[in-house]
Amino acid sequence: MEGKVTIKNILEVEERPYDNNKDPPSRTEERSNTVGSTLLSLSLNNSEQPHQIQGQTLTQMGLLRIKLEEAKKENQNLRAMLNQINENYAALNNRLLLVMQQHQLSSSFRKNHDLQGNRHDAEKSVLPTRQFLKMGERSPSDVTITEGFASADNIEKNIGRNLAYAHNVEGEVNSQMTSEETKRIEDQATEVSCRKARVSIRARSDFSVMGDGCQWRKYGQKTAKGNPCPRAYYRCSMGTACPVRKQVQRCFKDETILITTYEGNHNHPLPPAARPLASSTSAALNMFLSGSTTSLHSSTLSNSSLFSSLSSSASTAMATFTPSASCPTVTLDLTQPTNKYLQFQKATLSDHRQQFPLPLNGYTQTSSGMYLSSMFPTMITPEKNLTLVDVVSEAIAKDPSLKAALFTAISSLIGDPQNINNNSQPSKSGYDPCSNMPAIPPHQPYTTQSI
DNA sequence: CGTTTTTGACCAGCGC
DNA sequence: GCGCTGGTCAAAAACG
Repeated sequence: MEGKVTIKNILEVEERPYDNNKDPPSRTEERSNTVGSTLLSLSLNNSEQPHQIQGQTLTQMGLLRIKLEEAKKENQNLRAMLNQINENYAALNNRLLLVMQQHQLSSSFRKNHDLQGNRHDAEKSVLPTRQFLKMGERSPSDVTITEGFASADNIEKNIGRNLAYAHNVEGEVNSQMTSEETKRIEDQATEVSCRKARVSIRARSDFSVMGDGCQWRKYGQKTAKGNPCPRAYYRCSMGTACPVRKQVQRCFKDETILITTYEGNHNHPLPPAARPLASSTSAALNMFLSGSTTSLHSSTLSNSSLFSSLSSSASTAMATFTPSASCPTVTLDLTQPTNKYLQFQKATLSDHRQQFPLPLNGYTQTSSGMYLSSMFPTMITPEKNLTLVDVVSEAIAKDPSLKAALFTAISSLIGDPQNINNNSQPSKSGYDPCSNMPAIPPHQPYTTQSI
């Protein structure tokens, strides 16, 4: 006879007043009531001493419950630590961006100052703050005062110049400007500068989009000249009137390469998974806008900390700066085969719901069960001997930013167990709730329907 | 029914 | 001024 003990049975046993024939429930066993009536069947082969075996099982179950409780407490502590680390990281990142921005604007001012000499000194000294209004808000008199103001470049120069002036270059806020005015100028400088420059990421992917933790709404699609693959236009839908936009397009020469171009800065809080990428794009934009843009022309950046948080491959990927009169672009190329470049996982996921299972936080579960931020695409490496663990370990060791991002990823996962469940469920309306992209099968050709 | 995608039309910038 | 191109808009369609 094969006896079966379930948790339900255990609870019934424990709830009964024990008699002399049975061992009294230990303290650990008394805790077992919290488990509930989940049916956890345990097969017992020994039927001769069911009570004794039942008692041993109860003890084991109690010990397991204690361990479970301890693990829960440890998880809570770790979660709190990770949240703290994440907050510190975000705060430091924001501060870095602010400092870089101020440095850029100061450089811009000095450059203008050197070039234009004292001619603008008098002008700068009397520039009204209304000059910093957006193009649509400015008055004809402003155009006269600022000698043109016809192009966005001029707007940027003027904003930069006046922001530097507001900070009096050395950082002292001009006493004649109120803090509100200064803040407004800074906001406008950020808006204008970040609206112009772009960060482009080239990565190999069989999928039509690169999950990045943000929510995107598609607002257009065009077939660009010279590339039969259509270009899709998305805008961030996480915040109201968020200026961030992105373009997604296949490379004409190699359709396995997905080119994602980001433009702008988010004006709303970002989910943890989106922060590293957003910070990196902002940093790239700020780097471009810094006074060193000339020296970056056609140069290659490697191991740049600015890009380190883009992905673990950033330490080896090529980041190039492509200046352009209308829209300078910083390109991060993750497709080069010369290093341990990380590529989007191919073929291993047959169900598209596994490819876009990221409803809230943008984390991807790899085939090995490991969760990674979707901005750290599931990795495969050209070197056969190099395992995923090796790559990740090396990347973590090299890159503190990646470390922080992984902390964020793990923190989010622990913090919201529902995410795990959500991963296995199809999203509403067949769209990827993380990226708001259609949840298409992995190998669907890149057509106008697929993006 | 609400949300998102699709897609043709429209607009602005640029080169000739 | 004209045409081309990239980017955006907005009404209709699709989706669950």
